[in-house]
Amino acid sequence: MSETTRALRSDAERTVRTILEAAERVLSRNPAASMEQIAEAAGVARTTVHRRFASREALVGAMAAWATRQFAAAVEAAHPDNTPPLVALYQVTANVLRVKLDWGFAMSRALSADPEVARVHADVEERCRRLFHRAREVGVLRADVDPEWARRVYYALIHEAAESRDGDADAMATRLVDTLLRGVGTGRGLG
Amino acid sequence: MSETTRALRSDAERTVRTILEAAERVLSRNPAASMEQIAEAAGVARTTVHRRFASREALVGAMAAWATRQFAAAVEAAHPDNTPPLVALYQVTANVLRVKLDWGFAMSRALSADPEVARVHADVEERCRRLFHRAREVGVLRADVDPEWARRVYYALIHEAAESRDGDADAMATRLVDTLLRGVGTGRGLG
DNA sequence: TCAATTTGCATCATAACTGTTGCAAGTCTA
DNA sequence: TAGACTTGCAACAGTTATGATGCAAATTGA
Repeated sequence: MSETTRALRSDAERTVRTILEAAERVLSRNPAASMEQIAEAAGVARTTVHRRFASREALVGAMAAWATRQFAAAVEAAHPDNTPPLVALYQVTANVLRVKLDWGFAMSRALSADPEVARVHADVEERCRRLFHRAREVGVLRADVDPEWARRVYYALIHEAAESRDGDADAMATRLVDTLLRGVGTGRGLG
Repeated sequence: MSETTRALRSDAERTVRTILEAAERVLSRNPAASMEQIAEAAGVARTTVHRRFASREALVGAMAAWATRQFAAAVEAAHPDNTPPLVALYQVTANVLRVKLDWGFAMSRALSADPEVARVHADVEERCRRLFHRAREVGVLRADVDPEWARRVYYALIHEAAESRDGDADAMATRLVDTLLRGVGTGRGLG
């Protein structure tokens, strides 16, 4: 590839990124927003968006693919298979929250569409299951709680924390893991 | 009102209910479904839907209003202000889950739109806050947990439980409250 | 059976969004 | 400066959803 082509492709890729980020901003507030609104938020003409993404579906797909790559990288960076479960839980949580704060809409759309995206998500989910299994084996997680329910609760808490945007990712992760493991009760029954 | 009118109005109201229930079924699966799809699911012509509801917005508004009434009644039935906090928590949870299982979409759209609906939701939220406050005072809830975060977690768990549809409302409520109060951890640290 | 009402059907108008194309103007590199 | 490429603008076609209306048929109670 010539230097010229590379430079020009850089420009194009910058535009693509700008559009993806604008789309995330707009669609996270209103999932039914039009291409026009997305283009306006990106500071480009609607035709430019259509030149870069053949259809609305392709745009959302690209958003999902991009967010999914970040997501997988965030989980990977925490080495969830090679650190003590509790440590991994904190690291994964904080890393994922950082991504989810910026790509909430894209991540919510990541389940359908592209098979490659679905595969990565299934991979991460499986990793999560393994992590929870290890946590249970070392006694961090209760044995009398359905692992699937525990995972669902974990996902729900991550979603809720990202929505609340209360504090930075580390503070949120700390509170989230605390709540996940200890709950919000004292254990004193009726008090 | 004449007997005739009453009988005829009864018919009309039956149709309205049929449409509302069909709309819930259809829109909970696909929020972007068309009026045509809703009409088909209700077994009526699209024009009939338009005759009963001036616009799509009016239909969704009616769904929200209907679900909100059920929601408020579900909370009310548990007498959350006059029973021990832990008991009220169980009762409210089970009752709300029953409504949410049937009117998930309508309840998710209850926040915007109609001011009356918004008021009822604000009322219920305030009731929830009072309940949590009492629970904290009698030592059921930890004093070191932000009450607002606790409430958010509670809402998130209700949402997740309703999504999972794992078991009946009572079983779900039992598990939900257990998770809310004790979490899924053993409290044994790194194990 | 009569009268009121509701429904289905066909049809129409309108609006909005999507996606495409041609062309002039701009940018960046060689 | 020349060339390759990208962008904005304007205009267009096609599709789809929305909402309204007139009329015949069906229902229901009196």
